[in-house]
Amino acid sequence: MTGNRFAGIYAVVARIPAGCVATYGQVARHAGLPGRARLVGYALNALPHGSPLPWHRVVNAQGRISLRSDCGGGDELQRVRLECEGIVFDSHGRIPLARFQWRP
DNA sequence: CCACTGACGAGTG
DNA sequence: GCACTCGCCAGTG
Repeated sequence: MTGNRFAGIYAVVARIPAGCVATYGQVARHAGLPGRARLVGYALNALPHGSPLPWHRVVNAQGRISLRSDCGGGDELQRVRLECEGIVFDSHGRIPLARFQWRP
């Protein structure tokens, strides 16, 4: 299945447990796409609103929420959803990956 | 077909 | 910690 690259990405994202976060590179690696972190971002960006995937659990390697091209306040929504699952942000607005990063 | 852009990562200074 | 560069792939004009 060379054409369906996003399927692996979606599968991994759906696999992230609540209360944990994963980085784009991490998701890409587990999806069989090492180094293709951009593809993960693109795949999530292509997700429709109301998708069953916990896209809010995916953050960048710095533990920060990446802004999307489309929604203003989209980062706020992500932060609220994460805090709802028990994720906490530090004074710098970042997530302590050492504590909340998903480790399979 | 070519150029630019985009939810990124890692390395360098 | 910040700014810049390169690599990587897909979508759009």
